Amino acid sequence: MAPITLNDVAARAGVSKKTVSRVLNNEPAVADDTLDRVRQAMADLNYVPNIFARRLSSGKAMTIGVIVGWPIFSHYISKMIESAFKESHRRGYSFSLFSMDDVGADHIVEAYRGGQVDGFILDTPSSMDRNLQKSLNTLHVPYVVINPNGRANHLRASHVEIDDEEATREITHYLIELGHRDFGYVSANAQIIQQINRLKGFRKALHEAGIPYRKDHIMAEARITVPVIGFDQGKRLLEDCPEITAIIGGNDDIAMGVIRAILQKGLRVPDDISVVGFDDNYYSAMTAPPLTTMHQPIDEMACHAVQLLLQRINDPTCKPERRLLAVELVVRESATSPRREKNLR
Amino acid sequence: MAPITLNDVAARAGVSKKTVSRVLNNEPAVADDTLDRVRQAMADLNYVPNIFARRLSSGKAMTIGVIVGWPIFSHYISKMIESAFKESHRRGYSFSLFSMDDVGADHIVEAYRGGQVDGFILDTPSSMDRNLQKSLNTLHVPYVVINPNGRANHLRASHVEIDDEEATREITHYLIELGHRDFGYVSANAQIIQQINRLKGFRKALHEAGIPYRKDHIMAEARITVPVIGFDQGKRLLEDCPEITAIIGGNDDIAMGVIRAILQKGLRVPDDISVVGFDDNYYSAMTAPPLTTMHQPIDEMACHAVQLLLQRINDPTCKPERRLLAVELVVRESATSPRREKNLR
DNA sequence: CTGAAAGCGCTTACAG
DNA sequence: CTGAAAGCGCTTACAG
Repeated sequence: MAPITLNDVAARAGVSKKTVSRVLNNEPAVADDTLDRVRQAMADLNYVPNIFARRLSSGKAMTIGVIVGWPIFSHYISKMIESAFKESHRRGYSFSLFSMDDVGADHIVEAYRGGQVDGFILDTPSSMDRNLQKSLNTLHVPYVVINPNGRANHLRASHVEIDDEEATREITHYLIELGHRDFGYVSANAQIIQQINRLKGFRKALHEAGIPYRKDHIMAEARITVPVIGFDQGKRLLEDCPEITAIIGGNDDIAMGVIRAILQKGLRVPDDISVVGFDDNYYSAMTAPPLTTMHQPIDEMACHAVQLLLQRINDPTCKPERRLLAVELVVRESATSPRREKNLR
Repeated sequence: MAPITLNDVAARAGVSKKTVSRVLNNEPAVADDTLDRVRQAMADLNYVPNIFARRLSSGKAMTIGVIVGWPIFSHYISKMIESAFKESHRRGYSFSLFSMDDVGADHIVEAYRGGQVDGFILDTPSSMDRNLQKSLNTLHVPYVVINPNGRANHLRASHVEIDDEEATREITHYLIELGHRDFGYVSANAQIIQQINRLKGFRKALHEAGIPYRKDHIMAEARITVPVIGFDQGKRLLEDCPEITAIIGGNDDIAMGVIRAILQKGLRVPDDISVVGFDDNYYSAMTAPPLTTMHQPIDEMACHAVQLLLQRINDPTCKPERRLLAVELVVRESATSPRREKNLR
């Protein structure tokens, strides 16, 4: 069954290929009755244009690449994917996934040079890759960065971000207001820029309140983020630092593991120890107890990223833009005031 | 900067286009020194083949389509995506995501007819769509089904599945052995075939143990699955049926919500009420308490699906195959024996 | 408002 | 082992 081509449509409608192409692309200069005839022919023949032919001849991939870290099934990443996927489709673009764990900077740049994609959206950790950064800039590849690691590295790119430092300063401040003075902190992957900035915000809040920063209360390793890291590090914190009344997790997954560690030790959350997270993910309202956390609008961020990228693809001269989105403290049940008699436990 | 083409490589290596094409495609009949020269020329020029040109001229999309339900950030789906993504790349294929919520059966069939994909992997709910099913079969589109809703609907397709009914029979049996007699059941989306089969397995186990099936203890609505459904339905169950000592969730997300409902009512898990889930997801070891559940190997299932699909794409005459994968009961801490004095609570 | 020609960068089918 | 020709199904650039 040979596929129906634009030629077949042209023949049936009694017009040239170019005219069919015009109606396909919604170009204005077509007479109404011609338009009708072509549309009728398309419908009769059940015509579907060949996407590869279009892309080859037009030189446009009509595809954006999204470079993600693993595991994609972490809530943060899969939510970003969903949002970017939907937004790009809404705007007539396809969507292609890349993982630097799988393929490396070279392969990604090749995807662009081979015409597979028109541009990229980077998030950490890909935005931190020096090689990728360099190649992208050298080749003038359009791209936008979500949560950039230092604007200087991505001068030509647009940015979408939240203020991680300020956000964590705020949630720490919230705990301080509640009366906490002895904090533990469990970072997610400590190489990631967001995590570094969040830790900074924590220190800042401490500093502002005149509370000494204790390095031995900070757990910050460079490991892939999964809830069990929060569990392991939380356990260590509880053993090493019994005076702690509140623990801040670098994200919700970590916080969930920390809660597990506390509960397993026979202590209660928040009665004995308060815990807060960051992100406000799919499960955060359903943890036991429900998590007090900082909402990061990752879905909106991905939407903005797609829009900014398309802007740059369609007008390479347009100026890079920076969009800073607001976060929001979501108070649930995992944090409360510390008990008076700390040492009861 | 015009892209380097196969023509440029041929010119520099002093051979014909066809020969360059041969080395590109690893065809055997090339002399060693020719091979070297061509490779050298490719390297010198930093040549990247144009993927659309290849696909247009070869007539192969080298792409598989994966049709998923929303939300993709549910653990089950995002894990399937990750696994299918990796496996298809490993085999030299691209990977394209489709969502029937977004686009409908027509669009999906068009993607095939337009040459964008060589075949599809369906999971529920897409495998339940009659229109899609019919079109796929009429056009002889290669596809494979994960967890099919009745084999008869997909006679030409290969299948990858687990035995949901038997698995839930087993986990119910486990609870019965523990001493439970009064069960509650909260289904996830009750239209999904897996959920229907799980409920069947539950009834079967009850029947085998001579325990009456009580319809009023079953919560099974047709709604999208999110943890908060488990919470809402769990609450109703607790109010309406105080004699219940164990609740089975249609999946882990639901179970998580059920636990939340129990805890919020001031009861304990598992001391007052046992809860079990299904899937064994990313967070199940970190819930409070950690969830006893049935492990579904969705990552392996996706791998098998890719393999079976590629088999069919490359040899349309090959027979449909059925692969049944094993599940495994994962005993953690959310289920235990019921207390003697039920009404103490 | 419409069309004829050339071309996008590859592969196919055939020949030698 | 290698190549010349034709073609995949569109769009571009130009002309009228």
